[in-house]
Amino acid sequence: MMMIDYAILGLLSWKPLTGYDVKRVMQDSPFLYWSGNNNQIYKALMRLLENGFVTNEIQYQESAPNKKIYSITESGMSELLRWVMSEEPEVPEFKKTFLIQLSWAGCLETEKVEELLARYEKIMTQQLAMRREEKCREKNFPNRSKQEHFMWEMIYDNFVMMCEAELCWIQSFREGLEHLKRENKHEPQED
Amino acid sequence: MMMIDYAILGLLSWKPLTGYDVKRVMQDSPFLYWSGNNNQIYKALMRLLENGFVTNEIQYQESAPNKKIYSITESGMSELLRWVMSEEPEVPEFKKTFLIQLSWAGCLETEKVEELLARYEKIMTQQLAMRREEKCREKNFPNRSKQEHFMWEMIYDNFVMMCEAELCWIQSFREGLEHLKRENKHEPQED
DNA sequence: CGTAACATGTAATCCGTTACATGATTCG
DNA sequence: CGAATCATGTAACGGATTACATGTTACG
Repeated sequence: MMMIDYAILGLLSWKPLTGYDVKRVMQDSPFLYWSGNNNQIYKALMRLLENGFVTNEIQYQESAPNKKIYSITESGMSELLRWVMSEEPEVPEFKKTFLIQLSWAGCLETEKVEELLARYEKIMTQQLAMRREEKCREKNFPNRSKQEHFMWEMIYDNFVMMCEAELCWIQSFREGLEHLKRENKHEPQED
Repeated sequence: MMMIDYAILGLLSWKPLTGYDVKRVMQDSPFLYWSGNNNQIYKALMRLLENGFVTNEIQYQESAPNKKIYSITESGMSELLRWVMSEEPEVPEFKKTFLIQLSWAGCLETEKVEELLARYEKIMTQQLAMRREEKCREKNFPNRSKQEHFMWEMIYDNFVMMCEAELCWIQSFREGLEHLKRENKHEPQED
C-alpha cells in the first residue's frame, strides 16, 4: 500500500467512484499531487481490490464503455481511519525550481535579477487568482456535506495562503535588492 | 542537460568543488530538492565535463582517496547565464502528505481531527525553528561574497516564511473547526 | 574496534509520467 | 469529419532513491 492508495481510499470514503472519476478529481486537485495518470490509478484500484478494501460493481452501458464503480468496504474504512491516525504527519516538500534559477543570478546585474523577479511575480499572481477561484468554485459545489465542504475549502485555502506568502517573499526580496544596490553605490569597490 | 546539471553548474559558478562537496551542499540545502545521492551527482558532473561546461583537476592525495576538483569554464558560465535568463519561471510544486491525511478525517470526531492538527503543528513548529537556525547560521558563514550571502539568506527566508504561513493556516483551520462544532451543537441532526 | 567522515563510482529498484491501444458518442 | 469526453487498461521510458563496492584516516 502506498500513499496514492490511501488517497484513493479517501476519495471513495465519501462516495463510490469509477477509475475515470478518480482520475478527474486528481487532475484538478493540486493537493493530490500525482498527475492523475491511468497507470497509477488503475493499478492502485486493483491493489485495493486485492486487499479487500474496496469492491467494484460493473455497470453495463449500451452505447458506452462499461463502468466499474468502486466502493469502500468496512475493512477499507477501518484501514483508512487506522492510517489517518497512526501515520506521523510529514513536513511538506517544496520543489521551487525558481529558487534554483534565481540563486545563481547573483553575478548578474541587479536589473536582470529584478526582471526575473518580476516575471516570477507575474506567474505567482496568476496562480493566486486561480487558487482563489478554485476556492470560490468549491463554495458553490453541489452535493457535498458540510464536513466535506469545509475540508475542501480549507485545502484550497492552504494553497491560496502559500501563494500569498510567496508574493510577500518576492516583495521582501525586492526590498533587499534595493538595499544592496544603495550600499554598492556608496562603496563600489567592494570585493 | 537537466535541472540538476544547472544546479551544480550554479554551485560551481561560486567556487570549485568536488563531487563530494556538491553532495554535502545538496544534502543540507532544502531548496536543492534532490536527496543528494551519488548516482545523480557524479553522472551530472560527467555530462557537464562532456559538454565542456566544467573542467576537473585531479588532486592526488597520499593516504586519502584522490579528489577531482571541478571548475566552471567560460562556456559553462555563459550557458548558466543563458539558462537563468531564458528559462520561464515555474510555479512551485508542493507535496503535502499531511493534507491528504487530514482530508479524509472528516468522518472522524472533531477531537481526533484536533489531535492530528496538534501533531502537525508540533512538527511544523520544530521545522520553523530549524529553518530559522539555518538562516542564522548563514549570517555567520565565512568566505562568502555579499551577493552570495544575500542570496542564501533570502532562500532560507523563503522556507521560514513557508513554515510561518503553514502555522497560520493551522490556526485558521482550528478556528474553522470550532465554528463547525458550535453549529453542529445547535442543529445536531444535520445530514 | 566499530563507526563516521572523506572520496568516487555503479547496480538495482521504484515511482511517476507520457504515450499507446481500443472504441463509442457528441459537439462544433 | 476531426476533436473532445467518456471509459479501461498496458508499455515504455526516465528520473530519483537506496544500496552496493572500495579504501583510508581519525575519533570515541
